[in-house]
Amino acid sequence: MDATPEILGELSLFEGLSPERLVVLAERCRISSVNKGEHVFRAGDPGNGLYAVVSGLVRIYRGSPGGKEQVLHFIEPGEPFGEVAVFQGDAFPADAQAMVPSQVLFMSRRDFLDLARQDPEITLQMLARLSLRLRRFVHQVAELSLKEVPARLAAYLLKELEEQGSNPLTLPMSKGQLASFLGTIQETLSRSLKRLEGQGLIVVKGREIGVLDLSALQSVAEQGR
Amino acid sequence: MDATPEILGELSLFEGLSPERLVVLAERCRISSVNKGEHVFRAGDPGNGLYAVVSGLVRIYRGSPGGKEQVLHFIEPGEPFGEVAVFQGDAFPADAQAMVPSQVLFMSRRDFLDLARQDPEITLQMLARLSLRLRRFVHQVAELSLKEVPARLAAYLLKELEEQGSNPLTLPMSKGQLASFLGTIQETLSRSLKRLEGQGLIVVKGREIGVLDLSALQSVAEQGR
DNA sequence: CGGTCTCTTGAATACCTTCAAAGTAGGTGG
DNA sequence: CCACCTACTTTGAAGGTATTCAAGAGACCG
Repeated sequence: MDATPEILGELSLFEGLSPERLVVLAERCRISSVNKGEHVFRAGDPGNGLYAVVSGLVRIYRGSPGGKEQVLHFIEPGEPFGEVAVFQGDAFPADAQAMVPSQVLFMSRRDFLDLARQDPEITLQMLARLSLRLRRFVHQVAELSLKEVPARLAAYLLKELEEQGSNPLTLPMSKGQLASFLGTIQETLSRSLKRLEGQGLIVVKGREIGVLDLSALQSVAEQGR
Repeated sequence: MDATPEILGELSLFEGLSPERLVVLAERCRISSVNKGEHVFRAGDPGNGLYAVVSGLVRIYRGSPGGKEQVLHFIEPGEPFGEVAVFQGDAFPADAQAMVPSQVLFMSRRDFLDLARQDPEITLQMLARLSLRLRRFVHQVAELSLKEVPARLAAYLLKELEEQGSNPLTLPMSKGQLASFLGTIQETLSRSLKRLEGQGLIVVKGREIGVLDLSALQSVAEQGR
């Protein structure tokens, strides 16, 4: 399916572009539908362009031979993914899989580089975007290496609490997926949740989690045991 | 100390710039000396510009309240660091410390952005650079989460073997630092080395490591136990 | 109401860290 | 050249945390 200027305008990637430019770009982008569980690309695939999520949700992850998976990030509508292969190297470093039925936009490397040369602001925006991602990775590496699972979980809950703004917060994914994002497995996450609950810091009810003791949770997040 | 055009020309950051441009830039950059162990910046410091290593060696790391440290990367002469704070956010996300007496160059955010606007190629280079760093982080997160210490160590040794090209390879840092880079501690690294040695895969002699069984080492690196 | 996917729980195990102590190496001053 | 200091490294024993394996409970959907 072809992309339309309206759709492109919704993507943060193309923020600030003139309507005329969007019309031109629309001809060069393709939108495709992917089913739940289907892969947009796999680690090692040649990266001939970049993608963006139009609707749905995509997760980027790496798998191990033993079957364990580590989620690197979740891509929400409007956000691009697979940019790294455009600027550096040729193969995608990870797998991209739709978590729900999704629509993704594709733009070839050539078309994107042309765009970048015509619109330097796009390049600066991309720098800001990659920098943010780097910052998140720094955080993720530090968390994995320096904190134990309950601390990582507590930090995650605090982040979600802040972002959602409502107190019984709702996990945006299955607990299995969350475990994989936090660098652990389902069983361990389950036990950690139960432990925090037993300490009276939270209440768990399905995907709803109520925070009872904010400061204690913060102390756990900073490895306060 | 002021920077000179000759010094700037050596930095990969400024690769491809005209000599005239380098002269102008030299006036805006400052070079300072840092002693071994001294910090160039600390996590949380406001990031008003970017740095590059002129000579010496700088490590970027995060510490935990418990005292453990995770090295994120080592910066060698010619390479920039602290760029993330220039494009996104304001505070440095990690600590930067000289491992040996070093000289580092500083360029203010404003001066760098001016340069980027005048020389779009610099921006594209920076994108390639950040993309490479992202790729490395993807790798680091996956290794930390999916592999055990012996596998991470084996993968590291294979990488060094390839880069150095000589068979008794030489560790470029202390084993304590290596441990911190691999996401573990000195004692565990020591035991892992001994284990690989006991299996006849390598020979360890101080910082020299000879690889005896390449394919077996590769199999360990891929979690072949 | 059966089937499937998600989640929980228990027991055993593996891996890594902690703590403590001793050994090694390199550099400096006597 | 030797003695000594310091930083780095190794080693052992004990403990803690996370994973594995296996089974059962719960939730959702057709």
